[in-house]
Amino acid sequence: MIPELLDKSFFLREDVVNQARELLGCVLFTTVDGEFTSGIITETEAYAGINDRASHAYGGRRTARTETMFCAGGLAYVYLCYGMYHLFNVVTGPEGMPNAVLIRAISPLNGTETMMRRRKRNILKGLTDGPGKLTIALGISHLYNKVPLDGSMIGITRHYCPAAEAITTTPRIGIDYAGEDALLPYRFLLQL
DNA sequence: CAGTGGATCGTCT
DNA sequence: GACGATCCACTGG
Repeated sequence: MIPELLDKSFFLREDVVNQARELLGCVLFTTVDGEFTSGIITETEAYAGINDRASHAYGGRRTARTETMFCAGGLAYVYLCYGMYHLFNVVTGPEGMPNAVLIRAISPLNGTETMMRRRKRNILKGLTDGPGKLTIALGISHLYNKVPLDGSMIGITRHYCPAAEAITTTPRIGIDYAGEDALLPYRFLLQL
């Protein structure tokens, strides 16, 4: 059966934590300069809008950068982290509700040669197991910010539904500044 | 292995 | 002017 592209009905939902969990096992793909690359999503984090101290949109902060998060779900939110890495998020929720899911890791599927070239690595191990690594491998840059996840440049397809036992839940990474919200169980890992 | 520090720049104060 | 939703090389055990 042909993989089914996730559509508006998924992205517009308001339960971002469940959406983060459900993205595990889906396939994220890009086509850049005719080169198709993809991987199975194995790690995600939910960022829950204006009430989440870890979110860029905490307190309803609406700036040129966070504007993307306030858009209706179904597009990419890409921003520069630590001055050198582009991080990729899936915007979810209806317009005005700035929820997003950070994709933190994928397992290489298609276009591994291309991904290794972009990463300047010649082994699969460690190729896409970090939020900054996978964007390099998939060719995702700032140009992907606000781009629809409709499969033309970038898209997400259902691949398989993981067993509950294959999923681990933990607090999020690198958000110590978020106070009590740093303890929320909003990070999901999939054991393939 | 664990721990450490450098790279690097857009964004917001 | 300070600070990241990070990665990697390098150190020492």
